[in-house]
Amino acid sequence: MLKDTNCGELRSADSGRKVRLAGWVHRRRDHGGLIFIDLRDASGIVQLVLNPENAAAHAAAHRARIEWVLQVEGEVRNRDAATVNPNMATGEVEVVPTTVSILNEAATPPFYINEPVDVDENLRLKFRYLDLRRPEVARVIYLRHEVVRHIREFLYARGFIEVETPTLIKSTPEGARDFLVPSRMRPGSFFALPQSPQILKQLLMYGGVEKYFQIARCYRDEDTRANRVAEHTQLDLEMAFVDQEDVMALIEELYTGIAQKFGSGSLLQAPFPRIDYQDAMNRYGIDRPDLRFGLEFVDIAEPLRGSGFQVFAGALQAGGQIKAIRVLGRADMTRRDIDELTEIARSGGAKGLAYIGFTPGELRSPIAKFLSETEIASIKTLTGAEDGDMVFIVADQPAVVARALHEVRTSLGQRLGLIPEGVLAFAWVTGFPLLEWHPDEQRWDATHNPFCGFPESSREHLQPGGDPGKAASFQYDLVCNGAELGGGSIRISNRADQELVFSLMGHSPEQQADRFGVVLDALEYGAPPEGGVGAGIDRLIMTLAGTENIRDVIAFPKASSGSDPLMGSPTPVDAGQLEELGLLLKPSAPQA
RNA sequence: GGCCCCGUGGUGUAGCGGCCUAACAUGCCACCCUGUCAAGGUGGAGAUCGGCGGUUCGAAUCCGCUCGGGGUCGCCA
Repeated sequence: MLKDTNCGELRSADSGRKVRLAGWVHRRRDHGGLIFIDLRDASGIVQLVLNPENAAAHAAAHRARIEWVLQVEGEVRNRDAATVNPNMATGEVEVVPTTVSILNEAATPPFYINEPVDVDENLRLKFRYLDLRRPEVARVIYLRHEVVRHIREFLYARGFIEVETPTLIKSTPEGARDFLVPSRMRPGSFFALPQSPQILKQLLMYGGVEKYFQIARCYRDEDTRANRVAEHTQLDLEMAFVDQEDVMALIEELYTGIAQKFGSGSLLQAPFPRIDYQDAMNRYGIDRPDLRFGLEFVDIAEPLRGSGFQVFAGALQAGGQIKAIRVLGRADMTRRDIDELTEIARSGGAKGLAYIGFTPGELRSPIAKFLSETEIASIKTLTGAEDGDMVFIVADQPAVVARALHEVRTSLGQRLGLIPEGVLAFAWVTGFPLLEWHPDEQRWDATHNPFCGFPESSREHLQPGGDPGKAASFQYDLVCNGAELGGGSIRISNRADQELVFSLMGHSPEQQADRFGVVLDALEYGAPPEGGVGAGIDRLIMTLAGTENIRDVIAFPKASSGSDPLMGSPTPVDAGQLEELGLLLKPSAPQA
């Protein structure tokens, strides 16, 4: 090895040790006589001190520039009390080199490596190998490694085996758009990259593997978002002979351990609270509520049923709802805040955002004049508002109220500073309906995935004449701080039930055989009761690292535009490759 | 596909019709400097303002198109 010691690990106790270090020049302070070099390697940074008395080493240090690669042999010594740097992990010591070898010179980097300045992201991605040298970037990549390692060790210890599944699989038109890979052996046919190993892991269960997991790459050819990229990684896990509680208990133990070991803050609640889906929708308007703050919805429809205020009465007559959020002590909120919140409510689909500020004396509310004193008093009582509080109200169809008021709640949480730093608010959401009606396509669709099981008590709803929307499911979602971190279910384990669900979803027997024939056939040969989860690794790391951008937790991410500034992909390919694949490009497509 | 925002020396920003033959910080280069840790000091090099076209006596600054990037809705679990 060119080094026998890591820079970042040197401490006072190492004083007197002869060490060999190698790393990059993080910073250089050349006093002409004395030269200080901060030498950085993967472990951290340590200060070198070069004295003119050692002419060769001093000359090399004088010549060295930022990001040059050095090898140093020297002695560790304690710094004088006056020169100790308490801001550095290695600040009590420094290394006095006897030799300094320049292993490589370096061009001036296109952006700062030694300062956490916001640099144009495209430039960072283009020079990702330099970006990764930045300690704050590297930190997250190391965190990710440690978390995945923890997951593996946790599951190995509980008898899980890690099985790889193919990344060239069969395309199905369900769900997200597939990435396609043309087949050379069978021109005109395509593989798809998996959106998840769902079917394969079920087949593993049918194959007698009782405890499987995989850190699996998943692909979806859809537009990106801050927390969504074309390829992401999930902890894919499946177990045989379990019920819902078994899977949830296992995952909860795993995530509790991760939060305690790697979370920068505290777990809000453990064991994780459980929220019924309908309850979550009622109280937060979303199935992945952020439980770090309150501002729950209150249903205030009842006393307004016969109201003279048409906006309220009309909404109720049309089968809608009226819900409110009470904001403690903010009746004096600025006009600007209110306007912005109104705009947010509108973007969520609401026609407007009503409010009543319970200011002492006269109410602060453009709608108060349309409401009776009794109605206002009822709103006050139901919301628990007191003088000085503000109440926001949305009246509309349930889906609109949920969405608009959720956006308002989230914005209020942010703008009022109600979201505590470093808190991890995990929760389970259960009790999802099995199916939901898709008006556009005029058919039922699975809320989670079509293999999700259902309790016997729901069977009647799935029979002819029943209301499939009432069927319960064995689905569970893990949420944290308003993000869905994972979800899973106990699967259907017999052919008849699976066919029943597919049929309700509008798949003909032919379509079922074509798309899911393997699963249906396999279910006939003694499938065990089984279930599992798919849990997003990227989002988990985002939550732990406290970053808003999924690219921060991926070593070599694609840009938001879906391209890769580092490698320059995607690119056209040459005519010979296309020929082999039996592909012909449309004239409008750029040619290689 | 729609909407919003951004694009000025290596980097981050300022300038938003003539005072800009473009400013500031930092980085870079040279010299001085033995205790700094965002070292300090002196001097120097470095951008025609993403691209194209237009308006104007005059454009980094206004308009149109276009390219690149970011966010968001649609889409997506």
